[in-house]
Amino acid sequence: MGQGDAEGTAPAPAQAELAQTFAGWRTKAFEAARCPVRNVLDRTGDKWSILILTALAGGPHRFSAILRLIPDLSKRMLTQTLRDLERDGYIARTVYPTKPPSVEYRLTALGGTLMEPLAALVRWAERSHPEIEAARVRFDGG
Amino acid sequence: MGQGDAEGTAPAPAQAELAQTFAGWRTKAFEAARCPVRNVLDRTGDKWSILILTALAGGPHRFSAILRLIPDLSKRMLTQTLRDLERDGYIARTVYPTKPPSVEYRLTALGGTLMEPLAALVRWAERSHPEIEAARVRFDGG
DNA sequence: CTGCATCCGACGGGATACTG
DNA sequence: CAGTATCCCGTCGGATGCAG
Repeated sequence: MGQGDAEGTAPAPAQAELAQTFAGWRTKAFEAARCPVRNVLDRTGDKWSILILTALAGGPHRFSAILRLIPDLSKRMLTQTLRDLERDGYIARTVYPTKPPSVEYRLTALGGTLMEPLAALVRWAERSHPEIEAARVRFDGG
Repeated sequence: MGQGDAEGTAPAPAQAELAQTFAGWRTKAFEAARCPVRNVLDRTGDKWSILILTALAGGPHRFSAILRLIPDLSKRMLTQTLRDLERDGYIARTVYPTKPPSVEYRLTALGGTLMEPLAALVRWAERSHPEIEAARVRFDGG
């Protein structure tokens, strides 16, 4: 049957949509660099962005407050990740020139809208966790 | 105003939800290794998983078919990524013992349900692309 | 055709120490 | 308090070659 496809797994609506989007990518060249999806996934995929965004979802926080909130997060990575997030417009930085300078970070409107699809993904991850674990045991052990 | 938060950006429902989830993480220790979200993001965040899943969203495909569909994807990375995806139960592998062996990969039910939140994220990425680009120009240039 | 092994460069990210 | 600079190592991933 050659490359005949479109069956096997019931093609849910989301699948069809993604398949469609993907078809578009191949045709008009996804130069990688300016691929919107890649840009977003490069952030959400790294080690700390999600955690930091999630922390800020509860309200604005100061540098050291975030540091205290997230275990194992170093100053170095916090600084760097905050810079990246700010550059992409997900968060905003406000400096208060007090005696010991204090800096506050908060979600922007853009960052806020990202929370929605992100929450959906998080929900999926938690819901599917048992099934994924089971699949791993099956794959590794048997 | 100290740590007083819960304002600045209108706390959308998704934000509140994520903030809630995050609070839970900190309390019951997110050992990283068995964190469901981390498990999922480790996949979606890597270089090829999404592309491959998206390709399979259009229907089952053979090894070399996927290779041809995705530019710049090497055999090495395709093999490795397929293994990881199979291990987590996102895709299924079927071997047809023909003269030159042919192997078909297809989305599982679990993989299919992942497409939904993933499509939402992709949609968000494409919709927000201009705004992100603008933020970058603002940050870099001015 | 499908997959594994090896080599190797690039990059993420941790530890530590120093500055305004 | 909020960064910056340096070192260093583990992993990701590309190139190539070999094997069922």
